[in-house]
Amino acid sequence: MSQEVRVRFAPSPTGPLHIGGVRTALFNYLFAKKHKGTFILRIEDTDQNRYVPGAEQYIIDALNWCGIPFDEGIGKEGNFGPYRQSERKESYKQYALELIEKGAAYYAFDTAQELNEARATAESQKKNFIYNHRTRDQFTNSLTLTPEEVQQRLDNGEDYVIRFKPQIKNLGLFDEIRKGIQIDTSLLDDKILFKSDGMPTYHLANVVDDHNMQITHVIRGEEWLPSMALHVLLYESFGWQIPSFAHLPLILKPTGKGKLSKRDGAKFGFPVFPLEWHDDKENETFNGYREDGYLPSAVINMLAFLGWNPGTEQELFKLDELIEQFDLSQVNSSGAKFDPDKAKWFQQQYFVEQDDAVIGAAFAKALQSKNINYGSQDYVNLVVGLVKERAVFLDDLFELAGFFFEAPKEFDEKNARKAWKESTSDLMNQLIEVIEKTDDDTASGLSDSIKGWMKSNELGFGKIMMPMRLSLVGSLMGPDVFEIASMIGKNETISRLKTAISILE
RNA sequence: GGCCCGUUCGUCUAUCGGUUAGGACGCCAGGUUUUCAUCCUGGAAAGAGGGGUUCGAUUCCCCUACGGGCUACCA
Repeated sequence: MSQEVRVRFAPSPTGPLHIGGVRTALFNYLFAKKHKGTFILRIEDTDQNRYVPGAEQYIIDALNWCGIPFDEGIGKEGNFGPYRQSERKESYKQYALELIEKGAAYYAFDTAQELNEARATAESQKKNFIYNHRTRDQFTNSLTLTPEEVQQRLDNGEDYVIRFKPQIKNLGLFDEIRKGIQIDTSLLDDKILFKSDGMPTYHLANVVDDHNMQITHVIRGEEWLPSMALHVLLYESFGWQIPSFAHLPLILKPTGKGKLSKRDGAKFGFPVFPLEWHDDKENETFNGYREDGYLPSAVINMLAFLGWNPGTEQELFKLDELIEQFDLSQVNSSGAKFDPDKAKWFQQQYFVEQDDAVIGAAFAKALQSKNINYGSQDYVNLVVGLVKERAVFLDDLFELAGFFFEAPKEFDEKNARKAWKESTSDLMNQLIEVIEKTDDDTASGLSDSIKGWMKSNELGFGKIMMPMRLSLVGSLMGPDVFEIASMIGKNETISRLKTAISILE
């Protein structure tokens, strides 16, 4: 029986989504599209204390910017809504009660303080605190109380939680990426399924919603692997069909240890978030890939290769190629350290690949915002064509091509010493004459004319081209110097030569 | 501490028992070029350690070491 593939990305709105989360979303998206399935966004906001305003919108914006929009979720209601767990609140309790009925769960009345004390006591004796079959008879719950006492406490409106009572056995788990895993469930603790505030915990809500939303494949981060046994046991207790599970390897810090965290961006100089995020509470701003000038296609390609590869030597993949090639069996199981250099390389590949006119339009806008007169759009596009191979980001163009729009204001001293010798000013004056007499002001026209003059006077390239470049550009860099001269025009070329002579003489 | 997962060049990784262990980023050296960059060519660089299984292990199994994750009325 083949059923429609339905996968979900289920973040909690506790802050901006970081790239690990984006990667999880991406893999879900790729898997869904590959199998012509549905990609669902579900907001797991069962912890009211950690709710952060704006986080939910951020998540949606981030997925959209990356080009991996969800098919079903908030604002795209399908047949399985609502898609915020807080709005499904009413439905969870009955499931918890169903489990109690089945003997797979029980009420517990222990206060947070009592549990903390028990935990502290255990720690002081160097023992592990665990609330499970070994210890649950020491606590206040419906397994130690009489039914009447339990009912009375309930009637009195006392706070309670509902805990899971795992069946003790050797549980065989199957993860699509890690394959078989054996778990002794007697080691599990009696996880809280339903909190005293009337909300379910992640574990209950997650399983109930995945079932009700007919999720076929649970693709999530490795940090959830330890919970898999609990979740499978929950499915079994409900008598529900168990989805396939795939736990993705973690994205680790570039150096040192641990998983990537939000402050690593500032520390290592790269964005950890897709979009810029301002934390109002800490009054702290975190960089985003978008604002730093990365292209979505580059970010997506880079993230796809963090944990996945096609098994071939191809590294550049457009989204539709990723969809076609993606396979969970090619996802590897070990954590991947994030490499900022590689991220930049992907960006460069995609940046340069863009049409001159596309970059040109963006660059013209950027020039405008800096009040730099750029002439015409055609001119900007030509400039872009000349320099884009040197750029990684749009902003690089200012430094790479600024001299096409404004005359150099100063000359680098070191370069000036290198390029400007005693006879140079005299030669540059001669050069001006040659340019003035040249009718054909295309790059090749200027080139022919100037090179002809150089040849007949036996003047070396370095003697003329270097100071000419310095005069026009301000430093010893940039594309073909005749192209530059042609672009800025004869008059401007001559004017810049004169300026350089007067300053460097 | 307990439980779980992992371990191939510095980094991301290929290899699904037999390879000179391949590619990419980065690095280094050449080349192209009027400069810088791009680009091209080349180079250094890896199977954590120890036991098995096997004619043969990077590949399968076990142990150790190391790394990581989880261990909340957080997700």
